[in-house]
Amino acid sequence: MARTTDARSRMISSAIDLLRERGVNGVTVDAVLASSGAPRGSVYHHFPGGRSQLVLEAAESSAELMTTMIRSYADVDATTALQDFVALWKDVLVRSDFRAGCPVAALVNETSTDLSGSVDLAGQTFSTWVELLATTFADDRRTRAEAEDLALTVVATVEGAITMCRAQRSVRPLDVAVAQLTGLL
Amino acid sequence: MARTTDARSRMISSAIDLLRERGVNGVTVDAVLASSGAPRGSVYHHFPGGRSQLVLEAAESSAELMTTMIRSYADVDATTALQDFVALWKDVLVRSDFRAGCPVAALVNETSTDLSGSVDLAGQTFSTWVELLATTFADDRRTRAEAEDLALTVVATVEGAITMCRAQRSVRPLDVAVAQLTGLL
DNA sequence: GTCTATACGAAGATAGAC
DNA sequence: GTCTATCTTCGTATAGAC
Repeated sequence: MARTTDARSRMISSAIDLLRERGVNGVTVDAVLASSGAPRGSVYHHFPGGRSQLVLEAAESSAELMTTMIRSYADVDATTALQDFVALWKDVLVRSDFRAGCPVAALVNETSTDLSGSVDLAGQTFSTWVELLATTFADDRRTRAEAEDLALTVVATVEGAITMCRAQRSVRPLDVAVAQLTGLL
Repeated sequence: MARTTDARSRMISSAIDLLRERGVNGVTVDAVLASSGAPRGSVYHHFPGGRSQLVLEAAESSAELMTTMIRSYADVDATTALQDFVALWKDVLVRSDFRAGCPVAALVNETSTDLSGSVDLAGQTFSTWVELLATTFADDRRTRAEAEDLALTVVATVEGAITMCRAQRSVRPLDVAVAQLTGLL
């Protein structure tokens, strides 16, 4: 029955939104239920591990979404990939009125003992993004190692710029940063 | 009596550490008391506004600490300023075994309704840092506007790299990023 | 100024009916 | 699978003694 998995995926989707906007601690069971409309009685049916499982699955799911996007840049040139990557984040920021950020960064900034593994997940996710971007950046103008350093810098700068954009409620930091990064490509 | 303000400043100091390591929600009254050794009975004496006041004052205080450091770079050259700025953050990371990050970024990643003003504080703090760094970067080789764009990029990249360093428990992201940024100077 | 005790609310989790 | 209690824990805040 497709309906049963429906509630589950809606809960994950709501958890991702909450993770983006309010951080790990903002992903409460009540908030997920309210925002997803899922039946209260089925939370621990779908997530026997409770809130921890819900948060971790939401983080994994959102990380994979972004990973898939980055993977799709494999065949475009470096500048286009950078601009697409940034455009994606600008969309997240603007559509949420600067309330939403990166769910992976949220895992790092808010450490709690009951969510061990969340930091590792963030670390691995960043590695994956860097590897994939490096593949896109690699060409005859630079070595693989140079492409990786460049990719790491792009991820770092974009992540930091997202935080600044949220704080200042403006896309300017991201716009300025991408212009500077383009100079490095 | 210097002793009376002692408990207060110790509480602020503990709150800053907690803000760095566990985020806004990690700054609980109990944790601050445990870590500062301050007497329980005097929390609401020193902070009538309760936890919210404690968190905001801690954030302001830590932001000012970093602002003071950046201001001291006014007379050095751009490359030295960048390296000192990064060295400062590496110290925070390594000494905490990668558990601590930027308290200002923590304000942004974890939004809660009872702490309105925290996002604005973060936005203003980032602006201040960019302005000060831009003053250091400004010289005869570039305009003030160019210096500001450069400074904004430095802050963004360093902030993002800090997040990546914490996630991967390594200073490598910061090292790589600063090498790339040096190319922009 | 600082103590202990306690009220209050929020949130996670479980139990048992349907 | 989903419902409605209910239990428990935790964290903020207050009260009143010292």
